[in-house]
Amino acid sequence: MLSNHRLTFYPHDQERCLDAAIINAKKVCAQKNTKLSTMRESVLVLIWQGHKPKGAYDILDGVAKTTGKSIAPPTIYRALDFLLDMGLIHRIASLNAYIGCPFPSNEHSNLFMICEHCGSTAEIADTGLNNILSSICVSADFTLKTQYIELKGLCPKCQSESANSEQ
Amino acid sequence: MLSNHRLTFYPHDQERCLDAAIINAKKVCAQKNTKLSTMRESVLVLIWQGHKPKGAYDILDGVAKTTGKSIAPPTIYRALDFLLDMGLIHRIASLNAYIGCPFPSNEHSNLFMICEHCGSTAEIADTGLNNILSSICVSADFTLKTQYIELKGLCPKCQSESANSEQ
DNA sequence: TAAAAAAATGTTATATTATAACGTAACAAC
DNA sequence: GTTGTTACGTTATAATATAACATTTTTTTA
Repeated sequence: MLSNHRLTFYPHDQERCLDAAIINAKKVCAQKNTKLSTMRESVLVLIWQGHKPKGAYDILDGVAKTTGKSIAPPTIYRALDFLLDMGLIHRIASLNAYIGCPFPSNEHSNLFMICEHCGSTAEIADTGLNNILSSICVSADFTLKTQYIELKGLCPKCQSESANSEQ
Repeated sequence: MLSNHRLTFYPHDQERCLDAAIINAKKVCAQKNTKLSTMRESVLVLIWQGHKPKGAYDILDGVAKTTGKSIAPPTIYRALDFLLDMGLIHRIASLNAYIGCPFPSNEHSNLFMICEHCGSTAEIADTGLNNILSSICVSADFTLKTQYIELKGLCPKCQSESANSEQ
């Protein structure tokens, strides 16, 4: 089971995640013979600031702030589309938001655990889960192409906080 | 495993699904001491025309047409919210669309198989799947509240069609 | 049954998310 | 150095959703 839930749900050096993501992104782009342009990198950096999904317009504001330029939505959506194509980010449909993929270039299951309280979101890749989903699809004669699995609930930190506040 | 994939993916009397859904809806509302008003019923009827998720504005147009009145978005969204609260419909986040629940009043897993080609969408409730999701959440110390599982692919009919067209 | 309270719907305006269409700049290949 | 390709800029607008407040309908209760 591949998962980044420890990094996501517990304190750690965020800078390292970001650096690793950028290095990885460059590697992936090189492999696929595409380029991580300045704009695309800016968007990816913004997405990797924290382990919470970011909306397109939040990303827009962030990039506009750091670059000092005024940017229009298509610029951001184009960068997002590129990063999605490269498998470097995912779209969280239930939030209309985007998050960095902690293990790009792996076949995985796109399962997200989203904390309703703080927004922290971890990704899990689990072969057992994929197997059961496959067998469900086989029994319904459904050819599976892509899957979106979004679990909402409380992360460890917010669980204990809400437990405390209920006392 | 509870599923409506046979009804969804194969020809059948659509009228019966609709009638059953309305009867069921009235029962659910009675149980919960709420009312299926005319507007709410109109929206539910429209959602049950076919086994494909419908967008809010498609529903709006449909209801406006059948009632002859001009209707504003909040009216539709309020009806949708009510039906969601009652568990009579689901929202498909990846499509921004709404679909009737074939087995309301059952605890179930909100798994949808969505045909990318024709839009037909079946719902599955599978305890094996729920168990594995639960255990994934337990091992990450994540308290699961709600889950959205949307599988995209090809239904039996569209598979055979695309197989034919590839010849 | 009339008045009060609650629930549902109507109405206007606007927020949020996303894309179409077309123009320009940067860069690589020949 | 022209051509073609790729990325980005710009303007306008489409698609989805909600806030805020007014009105109507229904229910409750005096």
